Order: sequence, then C-alpha cells, then structure tokens
Amino acid sequence: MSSNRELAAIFQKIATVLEIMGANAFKINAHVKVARVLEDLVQDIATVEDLSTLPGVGKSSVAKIKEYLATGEIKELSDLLGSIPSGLLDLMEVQGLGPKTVRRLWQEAGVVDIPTLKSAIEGGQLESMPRMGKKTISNIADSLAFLEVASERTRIGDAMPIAEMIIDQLAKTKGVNNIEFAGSLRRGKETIGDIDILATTTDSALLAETFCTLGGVTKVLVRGDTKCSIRLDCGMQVDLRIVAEDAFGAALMYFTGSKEHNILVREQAIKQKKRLNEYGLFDLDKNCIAAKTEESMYKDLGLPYIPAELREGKQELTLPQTPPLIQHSDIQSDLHTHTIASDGHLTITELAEEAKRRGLHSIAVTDHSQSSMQANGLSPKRLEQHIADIKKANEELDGINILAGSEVDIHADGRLDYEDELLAELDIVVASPHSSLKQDPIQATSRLLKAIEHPLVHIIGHPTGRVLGKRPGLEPDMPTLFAAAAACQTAMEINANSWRLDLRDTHVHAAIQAGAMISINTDTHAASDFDQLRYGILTARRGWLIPENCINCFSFDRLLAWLGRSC
DNA sequence: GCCGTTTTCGGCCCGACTGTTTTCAGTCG
Repeated sequence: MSSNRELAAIFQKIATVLEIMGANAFKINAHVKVARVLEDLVQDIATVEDLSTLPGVGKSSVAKIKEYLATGEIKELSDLLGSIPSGLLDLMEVQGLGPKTVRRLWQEAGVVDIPTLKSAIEGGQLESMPRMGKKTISNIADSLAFLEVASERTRIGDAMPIAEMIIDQLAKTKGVNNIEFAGSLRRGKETIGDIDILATTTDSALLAETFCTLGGVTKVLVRGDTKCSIRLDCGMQVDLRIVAEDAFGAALMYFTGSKEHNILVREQAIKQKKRLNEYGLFDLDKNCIAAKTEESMYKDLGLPYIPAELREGKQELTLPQTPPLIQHSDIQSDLHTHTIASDGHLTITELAEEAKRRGLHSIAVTDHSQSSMQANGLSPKRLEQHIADIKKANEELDGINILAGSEVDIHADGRLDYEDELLAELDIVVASPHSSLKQDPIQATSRLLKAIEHPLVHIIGHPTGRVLGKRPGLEPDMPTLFAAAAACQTAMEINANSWRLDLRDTHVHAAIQAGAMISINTDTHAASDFDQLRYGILTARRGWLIPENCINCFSFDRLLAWLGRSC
C-alpha cells in the first residue's frame, strides 16, 4: 500500500528531525518503531479498524495517523521542518555524521545541505571547529564521495555469494575455527545493508590482516582488536567480529539481531533476573549461564530455539515451540520454468534433466503466453505443439515428471491470455501479471481476484510484478486476495528470483494466516536459475511457512490430486 | 512516545571504535 509507505516515511522523517533537534531518544525511537510497523503492515492502514491495536502505536501516533488519513499530511512534520533546514535530513545519510555533528555543522558553520557541506570542506571552514580535525574532515569527504556512487541496500542475491566467497577465504586462514555470517543476511532479508561475519581464531592479528587485505577492499573503515570493517569495490561494507570461542553462540545471537529481537530477548532475561549481552547470558552475580551455542542461550531463557529468519521482534517470542519451517530439502517440484520455446535457454529435456539432477520429482514447463511478445510468447497453435512436445519428453525421460503448463498473462482487466478450451488442455496454469503494473490498487485487486477465481488457474505467479529497486509493482488489497485464494484453492507464488521475491515475506505470513496455499518457484530461464531457490526458501521461512502449506512439498500423487481440485 | 505477569510512573541495551582529546563525546550496530 503506497499510503502505508508514505506514512512510514513521514514518521521516519519526524524521528530524524527530532534527533537533530536533540529530543528524547526514546521519543525518537517510538517514531522509528511506528514507521517500521507501518512498512511491514500488509493491510492498507486506512482499513485498520482500531489503530491502537498496532504494536508501538499509542494515543499520539493514532492521532497523527488519523490526521494523515483525513488530510494527507501531518502538521507536526511541517512544523518541525520549519524549524530546521530540510537539507539537514540528507546529511544524516552521510556515514559518520550523526545528529550532534549535523547540528553543529549547521549552527557553527552554516552548513544546511550536502552542497554547502562540500563547499565548507573545500573552503576550509570546518577546520576552525572544535573536535573537527583533519582526519574527521577527510572521513566526511570520503563518505560524501561514497554516497554519490552507492546504492542504499544490496539484494540478497548479490550479497550472499560475496559473503560466502569471503568466508571461504577467511576459513582457510591459520587459526580460524568457527566462521559464519550473521546480521540481516542470516535472517534472509531481501536486501542487505552490511555483511556481518563472526569468527573465532587462535591468531586474531593474522585474521584481521587477512580480512583487511582481501581482494576488492577499497577502504579499511575500522581496524580494532575485535572489530574490523572494510568497504569493497562493489560498494558493500563488510564487518568482521573476532569473538571468544566459548561465547560464539552469544555473539552469533547478538549480531544476527534483529535489534528489535535483541531487545525482546533482553527484556525476557531481565524479567528472569538475568542479564544478556553479546558475551553470554549471566545471573545477577555475573556467573555465565549460557554462551557457547545459540540453542543453549534460548533454552536457558526458557524459549524454544527461534530460527534466525523469525527474529524480527514481532510475535516470535510467543511461540510455544520451534516451528518446523520449510527447508530446501522439503521442495520436491518446481512449477514455474521456461524453455527455448519462449525466452528460456534450455530445451524441455535439458530443463527436466537439470531438475532431476537437483532431486525434484516434477517440473512444470510454463512458457510465456501470446501477449508476452518481448518474451517470445506462444501463440495458441505453438502452445498446442509445445504441449505435445512436453508429453513426448515426459514419456521418454525416466525419473522425473514433466507437467505441461503455461505462464499465462493476466490482462489489465483480469482476462487471461488464452481461451479456456486451450487452458483446459494443460496440466498446470500459472497466471501472472506482466503489464499495466502501475494500475491503481482497486483495479489491481479486481484484476488479480478474477485470475484467482478462474477455475483453471492453479497458481498466481509473482503476484505484484515488482522488481527490487526498479519498480514497485501492483499494490492490490492483499487480505482480499488471500481470502479468495484460500476459498478457491489457488496457490500464491513466492517467485524465488532474487530480483523479485514476490510474494514478499510479510505477504507470505498474511497469506498463510488467511489459509491460502503457497508455491515456491524459481521461474528458471537457465540452469543456474535453479540456485535462486534458496532465496525463495528464506523468504518463505521469514513468512513462517511450513511444508504443509506449500504445494511444492507434496508428493507427486498428492500434487496431481491438488492440481485436479475443483474450484 | 509507549508500555505494564512487581509498574499508570519510571523505565526504555550497551559495548567497541575513532578521533580528538589528555579523560571523553559521538557514532554505529
């Protein structure tokens, strides 16, 4: 919902202005928390009956949200922005600049935005400020230059291979015992800020040296005894923490986060008269109760083990036991793939062989439909021939079932791109939006609803059509869609391609709550695309998906029965 | 500003690192 995002941005801005003005830190945090809750909210904020039921939303925030819904703005923000130059907000994005420094730059050097900061540096005006030495000024200049070329966050599909490559190299360093990545990467978020790596070693000097001189390092940002930070030529920042062997679990838990999860578990510790930090769980006499493994930490806090993907500070501490979240090995079929018949790079046989090699029992061939001209979509006549080719390949190949399908376009008005008679010949129909991705939410809802309710449609492919960092995609009323999907037994896809991850994590959770089935597919166009499945799994786990709610985990017989379901 | 299984008032995580200082403020995660 765009209004959710817009409102979240307003709360975030209020928080940032308050920070520059030196307001109470907890008041600032309260605004940041509301912003986060709004960003994660699946339901349109305008349809929430009792706003005060949202976590972190109190009396004052309810009033602000209501004001926004009635007028489209919040006066407090315009008032606040009247008291400081609005360009100061941009300065807060500069690494190393915090609220105190930004305020001083403004009041003592007349800096009001990034251009005036640049000229103040060039003109030497900062040098006369107290606590502003050569090194600090040069670091600010570096950060400014970096800000111009850097994008905000990195897609997990880019970050994960980098992290794994670095870990591979560091693991070979003499003395290293444990090494793992933590942070948002371990939690499986769709985009990553920094890569966090934790290690134990008998030679920390050697490990730090190896880390700071890795290929691709453009700047060493921090180099201490236990913490080093580097920036890579791709723009990513990587932090290495060297921790004690017997406190690896405590450190892993702490640096995996999220910050919100850490606060919740720390509160849990305080309630039990314990104390929790990155070195372990302690009693009031500072005796260590647990530290070595994450499992022991959660156990001694009286909690079930909480998988990293659930650690977002939401409802995870209320879990009575560890949920059996879906795993890579649970996936037995891929139900959305392409061949050279449309825009893929593999033949039907090559595709099926690759699926078989990866241990799947079934693969659905779902090439594009006729309207997808750019993707060489199949005319009805070509589809007829393609179905025959798929059936022939299915007979010839052992050890894999090949289903004849189509990824059929959902037109802007909700009609499908083939006649029902043709769709009825297919084993499986994935219906996806590919065009008119900027249509308004009401039209988008009705469009997707028609496809969900179509008796021949099994799966809605990449339901919003978003592409991370490039286009937001459709913004339909998700709760309405999920209710219909549950009623019609139409599965909603998690497209595992790391550019898409569509449905996103919060959608998956809402879909399951509504009783809808989920399908995780790679949308494979080339053999290596099967590797993207891991990102779909992470997104599914973040949405609390268990195998029972995912049709790709069904045995072949059960899948066939499900595909034959009546709507 | 938000919250409540000791609380409607009094908490709200806290340690590492940097740069500038001679003991600490600011930033970050």
